[in-house]
Amino acid sequence: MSAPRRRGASRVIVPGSPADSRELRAQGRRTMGKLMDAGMRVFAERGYHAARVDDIVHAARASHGTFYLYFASKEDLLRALAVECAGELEALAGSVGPIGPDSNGIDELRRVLEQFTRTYRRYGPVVRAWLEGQVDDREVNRLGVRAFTEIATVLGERLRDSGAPADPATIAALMAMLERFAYFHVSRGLDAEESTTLDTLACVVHRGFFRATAAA
Amino acid sequence: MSAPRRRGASRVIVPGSPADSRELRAQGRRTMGKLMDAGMRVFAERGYHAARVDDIVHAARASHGTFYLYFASKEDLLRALAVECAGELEALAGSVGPIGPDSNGIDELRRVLEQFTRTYRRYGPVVRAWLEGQVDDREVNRLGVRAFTEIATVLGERLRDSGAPADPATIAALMAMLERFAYFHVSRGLDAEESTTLDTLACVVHRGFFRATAAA
Amino acid sequence: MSAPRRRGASRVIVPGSPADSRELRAQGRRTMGKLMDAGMRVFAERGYHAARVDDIVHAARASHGTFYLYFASKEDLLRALAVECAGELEALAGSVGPIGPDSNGIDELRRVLEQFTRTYRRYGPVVRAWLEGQVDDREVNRLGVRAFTEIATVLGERLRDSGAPADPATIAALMAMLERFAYFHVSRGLDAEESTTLDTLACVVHRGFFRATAAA
Amino acid sequence: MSAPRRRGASRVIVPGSPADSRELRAQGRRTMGKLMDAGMRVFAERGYHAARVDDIVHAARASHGTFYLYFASKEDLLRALAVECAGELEALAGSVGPIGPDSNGIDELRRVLEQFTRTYRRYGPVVRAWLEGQVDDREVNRLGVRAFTEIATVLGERLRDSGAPADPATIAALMAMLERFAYFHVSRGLDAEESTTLDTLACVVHRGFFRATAAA
DNA sequence: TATGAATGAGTGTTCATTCAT
DNA sequence: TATGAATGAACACTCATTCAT
Repeated sequence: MSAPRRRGASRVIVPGSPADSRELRAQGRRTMGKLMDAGMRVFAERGYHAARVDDIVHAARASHGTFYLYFASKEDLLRALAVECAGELEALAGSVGPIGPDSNGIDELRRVLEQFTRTYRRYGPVVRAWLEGQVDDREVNRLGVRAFTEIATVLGERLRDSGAPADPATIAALMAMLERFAYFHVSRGLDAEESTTLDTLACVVHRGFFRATAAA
Repeated sequence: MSAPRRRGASRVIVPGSPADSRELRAQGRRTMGKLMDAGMRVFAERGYHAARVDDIVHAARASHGTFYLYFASKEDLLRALAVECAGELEALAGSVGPIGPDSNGIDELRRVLEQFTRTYRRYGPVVRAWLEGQVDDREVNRLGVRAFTEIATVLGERLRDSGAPADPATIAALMAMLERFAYFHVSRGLDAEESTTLDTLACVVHRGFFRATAAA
Repeated sequence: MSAPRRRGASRVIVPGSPADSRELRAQGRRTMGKLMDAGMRVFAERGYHAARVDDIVHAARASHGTFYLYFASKEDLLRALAVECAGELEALAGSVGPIGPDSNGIDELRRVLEQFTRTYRRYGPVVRAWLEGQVDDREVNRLGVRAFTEIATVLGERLRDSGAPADPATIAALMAMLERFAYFHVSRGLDAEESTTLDTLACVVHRGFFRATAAA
Repeated sequence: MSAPRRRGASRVIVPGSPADSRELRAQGRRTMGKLMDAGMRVFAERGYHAARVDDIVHAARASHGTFYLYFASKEDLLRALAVECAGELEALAGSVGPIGPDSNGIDELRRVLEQFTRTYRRYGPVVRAWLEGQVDDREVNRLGVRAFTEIATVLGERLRDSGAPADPATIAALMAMLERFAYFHVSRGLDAEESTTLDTLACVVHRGFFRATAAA
């Protein structure tokens, strides 16, 4: 009587649904938050596939049962995190300003890089799950594709607005670099040197698009 | 994951040793090749963690027993593949020629990108296992770090030889882009457009380092 | 890694399919038989729902893993047993001869009762699962409905052939009695007195339909 | 199934004692009634074993905590229902009048069948739990055996009083038919046709015992 | 009296690995 | 050299029961 799927249809309250179906009180919301934090941490440490629910509840100082009170499965937790992450990325996409050939353009590029890295610090595993395409859940993947497409599109527009030759393939390469840069920084814990590295990188990228002369 | 490695038993033939310790006859070599090919394919489809030995032996039209005749574990198969992959990458590192500010530099960059992508097409999952750092095996990781360091070092040298400002962080970003570019191309199956994309990318990168004007 | 549903479609051999998909050798068939026997025993003792897979493999002196090599789930084992049971019942239905108002009719009724009880001794839990309608599996239920309908139909025909007033409701009552009679006998282990009880019951039923005078 | 029954603690109010040990106010009685009704419904739908406390409290629009305020366990709820059911059945046993070979005998048989079916409509799952012997609780089982024995005994007496050959085995078969008849009717929702079916059945049974000719 | 949150033992299922043939 | 069968530790998920409010 354990793992079988839910049977009849007479059930109305389905435990384990974060975004919908249940009003949570203050305590409930707090617990759910604890679990999401812990999930993020464990996914980051072990990777999504290798992470065990047991690790997560242990990190959250909660019990197995509690986990399933808020999430239907490990995948469902990933989905909840993906929703949050997509939200942040779309906010970032919406905030991208003009990227011109002058030093203001470098600054804006740097700001985007920095903000992306910040999001990555928290949601890295979600982003990687998206890019590696190794999670089954349809909705998770759809969220990722949309968020990434949005940022890529807006960056391309801003660059082309300023006359840079930003065809799709180049933009894809830019996005790739963005992600891997963030990944390395976060995973190696290079927070201290982040600032100068961001400077350099923004500069190189800017030069790649605008062939301008800039200080290294 | 459970039973202890049977090493150094009194039998003469120790099963599960890929590259070393056993002379294989023609048939044996063929079977081992089948398994490695199948492993690569399954790792690519499912990812290393999600891949089951059963999937691999099925893809290779072999049996469970046979698998363990050639590899001590799933990890051992990864190790064998990592050895091959590291070999190719080090060969690539050894072959990198001068990368100057002129169009010859672009060509050489393009050649490296192309060759890296070719290797990635076969060994992608190995490379990702390295970069994600989610495999426990020490030797596997050491191989990866060495291969990548070697390429990064040589690229840095060639660029600096030509006066480009190639500090470590920038080179890391370049490597990152290299890997993600290859990943996207291989995973999306964009082989048709690969050629022009390589042109563009080589060009942008070159410009990033040399601020030169170049044809798209 | 553990309970998740099968993912990709690249899998061909699905372990755990009794009736189809795999050729079993002698040893495999023996093991599968052991598991089905044990399943039957445990279902009988504990009831289908309360029966744990662990009980079954323990009774069969097999391991957990072995069970899932032959059956996809506990429900799948029930399905396999249901197929066997339906086969026996349909054979019984096919063998029902004329049931006339004379003592030959009593004999034939008695034979049917006896044979049904014999089948019930082995497959009781399956039959009860059918009648209680508390198993989800569609196919299991379909098999049961068909087998029961067949016997009921043929009994009704034979009785009406001899002029007995066998309307559907009465036949349903007869089937009900048949099942419960078998259930009590088997569950109470009243094998010793079975013979005389069968005599009496066949007699009473016969009289119910033919109002004939018969010895008690 | 896990935590020990908290009995005889120093508190005055011992939660989880249905029929005894606590005076309930109007509201309390109402809540307890809601839970018993809901329990009956859910047991009927899913069967005792598959029924979850969660289903019951949801059907009763109450909370988990409330349930355990009135019942010590799921089994305790079944016990409470069994007490009610046994009461009704014993009342039925007490009301059985003479069953003679004439049409009055048929009428009385019909009345018993009808009343039994009525009780079954509400308490079916309890009755089945008794007959299947798959509930551990001693008291529950004792109640069932007593109620059934009582009815069987009184029916046997009434029949023998009128000269019918009602030996124990035949009476057992009669009881079996009684139960299954009620089960089918209730579970298939055949309320509309119940009346005529009762007529027919009473008639056939009567004939089985008295070999008389009667109108259908 | 009532509630929703928390708990954790129990159970089904998977899959890397070993073994007998 | 190859195979299919067997194993069991590991893990996801459930649900009766308790607790704090």
